[in-house]
Amino acid sequence: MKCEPNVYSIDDLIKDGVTQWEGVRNYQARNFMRDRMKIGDIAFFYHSNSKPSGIIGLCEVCKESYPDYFAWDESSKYCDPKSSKENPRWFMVDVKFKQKFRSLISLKELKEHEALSDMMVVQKGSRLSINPVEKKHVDYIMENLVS
DNA sequence: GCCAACGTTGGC
DNA sequence: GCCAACGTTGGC
Repeated sequence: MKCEPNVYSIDDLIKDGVTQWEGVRNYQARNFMRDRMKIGDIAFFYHSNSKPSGIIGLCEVCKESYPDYFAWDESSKYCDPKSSKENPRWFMVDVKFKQKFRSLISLKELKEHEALSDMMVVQKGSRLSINPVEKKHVDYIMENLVS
């Protein structure tokens, strides 16, 4: 799960304990959240558009998808008039803090490992803010890259 | 701040 | 349904 740390960082999540993952406005990312994220699932927390960008820790899904009501809020920057209460277009999950790594695993570092070369987030032009991670990649990262 | 790579919109 | 124009993301 990607987020710009100047918008919402892992330290904010530590402070809050639990947060709503609102504002995803991409259909593919929405589908991953809505259809595949289940309670108890662990996700990498990724700092994007950052110096450097990379995986900073872990969070856990604690509420499965429900309508992102910020889309109905005219005062929200995430407002989308095409989404309605009757027919919600956007969904979000809640996550809770799990772990912060002692040091960030940068995108550059992820790209240096052959074992991770087919991981979605290292692909050229990959912009999805929510994307699934294969078990083999999780295992490799947890075993070799987390300090 | 630049810009490549995407995604979306809307005219036709 | 095509595709040009535009908007956004996010690495660098």
